[in-house]
Amino acid sequence: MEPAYRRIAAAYRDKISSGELAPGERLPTEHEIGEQFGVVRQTVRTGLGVLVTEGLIVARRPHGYFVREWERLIYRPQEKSRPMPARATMDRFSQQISDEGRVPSMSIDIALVQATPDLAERLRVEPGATVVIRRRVRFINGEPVNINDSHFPLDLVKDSEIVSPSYIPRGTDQVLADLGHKQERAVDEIFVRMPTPDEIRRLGLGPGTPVAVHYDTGYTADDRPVACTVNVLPGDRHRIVFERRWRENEPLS
Amino acid sequence: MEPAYRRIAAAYRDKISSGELAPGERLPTEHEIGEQFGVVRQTVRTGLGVLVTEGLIVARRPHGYFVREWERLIYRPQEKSRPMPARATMDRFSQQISDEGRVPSMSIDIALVQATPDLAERLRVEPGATVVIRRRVRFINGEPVNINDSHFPLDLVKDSEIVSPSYIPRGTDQVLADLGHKQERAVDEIFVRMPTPDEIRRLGLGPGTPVAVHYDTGYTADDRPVACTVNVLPGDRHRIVFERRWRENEPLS
DNA sequence: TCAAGTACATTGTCTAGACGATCTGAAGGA
DNA sequence: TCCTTCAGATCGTCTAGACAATGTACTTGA
Repeated sequence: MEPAYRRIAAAYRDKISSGELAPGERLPTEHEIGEQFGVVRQTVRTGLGVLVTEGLIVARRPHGYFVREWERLIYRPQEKSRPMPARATMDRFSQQISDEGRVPSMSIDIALVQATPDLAERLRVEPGATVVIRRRVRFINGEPVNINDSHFPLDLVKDSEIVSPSYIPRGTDQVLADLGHKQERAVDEIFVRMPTPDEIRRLGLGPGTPVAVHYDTGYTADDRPVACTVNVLPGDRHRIVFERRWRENEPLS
Repeated sequence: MEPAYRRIAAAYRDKISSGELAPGERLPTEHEIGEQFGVVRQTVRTGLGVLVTEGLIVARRPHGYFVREWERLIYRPQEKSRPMPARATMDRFSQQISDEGRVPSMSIDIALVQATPDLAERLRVEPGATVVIRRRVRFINGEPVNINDSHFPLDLVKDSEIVSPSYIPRGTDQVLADLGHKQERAVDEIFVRMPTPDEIRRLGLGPGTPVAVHYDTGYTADDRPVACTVNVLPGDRHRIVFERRWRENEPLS
């Protein structure tokens, strides 16, 4: 026989997936569920805890448990490799959001840090070498939606406006291009994992919310990596989209 | 003061991220940790439970808790839009795996199902319309690594080999092309979420493992969707990679 | 020697109950 | 009327202990 806590989890998972419990709707209290299934409160908690870590429900003390709602922003990595409009006053993300009638905002801070192994490999610097990190958190209507940490080798950007913690309307790619490091090619890598406590704090994530981590490494024409941006996208707030066309004539690698 | 269970979680999270506890290494028993922190076993369990749902450790009864190891396969959606080699005897995935000296295998089953709303929208059929689903689970060395469920509108493929539950070396894209539905363009969408119990079962997932869900919708030259493949990629086993080049002359949409 | 059985360590499930933390809404007072 | 206070509901944390389930390793018997 299946353990009681799993029967409870399965029962409410079904109610949610069948639509009997709609997003935003409230579940019975732990006490009530306990009576119904004939178990003590702790067992109910274990069962509902499963659904919390699955991201299906959230607990709001002292109101109860509620079915979670997911609203996703479209995220297009390919947009990054289009030229910016000449007279842009904000970046693509902010433009899109304000076109939708919502209020974009951003926090920026700059630091010099030692490259972690994953960054050192992508930027082709020594592990522990100093890199400039430009940390941004994007908000919509005051709610954090994603993290964008751009990393640059220190010697490339040390005298440019990239190291000043202010907004750069034309974008850091353009600044790099003006410095003679025009990007021609980029490699995108996407990892899926659970967030770190730091990411949970910065993004205000609830339990059961995985993240996609998008590494965007930009290369110049002579194949030198000049920037690596780490985007942390909460799973409940994003949908990553890109397009492909068939390439008939290309040789197989 | 922070609750005891979170102090325990933080302590072992630090030991793992600092490398003091290496992947595969064993943690002390619940009993030992309880003595060290001066709490009962249940509290230790709550703390270690946090790390389990974060995907950092796994419990193996009756051996104890172990630091989890992540080994990721490279997944390239863009490879899908390259022509297959003429004399291919296996698909791209199997070829790659066997080139690496590992043993690929696959289970296939075919069914007629009613389109769920998300599929109906992508294939532009009525919700509830019948579609052919070609369900595959891929294995490496006998371990499941991902799910690929390809969906086709029934009237397009009803007399073809797509509805037979056998291996098609040239690939279903080629079968569709031979039927006069050659794909020219595809839209990729990636979602991140926790797996369903069904996915956990089919993929043998441990707790704390999120999945990336990759929808690959293929369109013909006259912009009709003819296939939608849903790939479920466990986060601990994949790394999604694609490449971009800058497009100078394209108009902004 | 080899197979079957058994003791043991460890995690898994569950009970019963206590007190804390947080928000709502009602009662009471200015 | 409006603000303050406070009781109550609900989830959060923790204790103490019981028995089950599951591999491992040792013991026992043929």
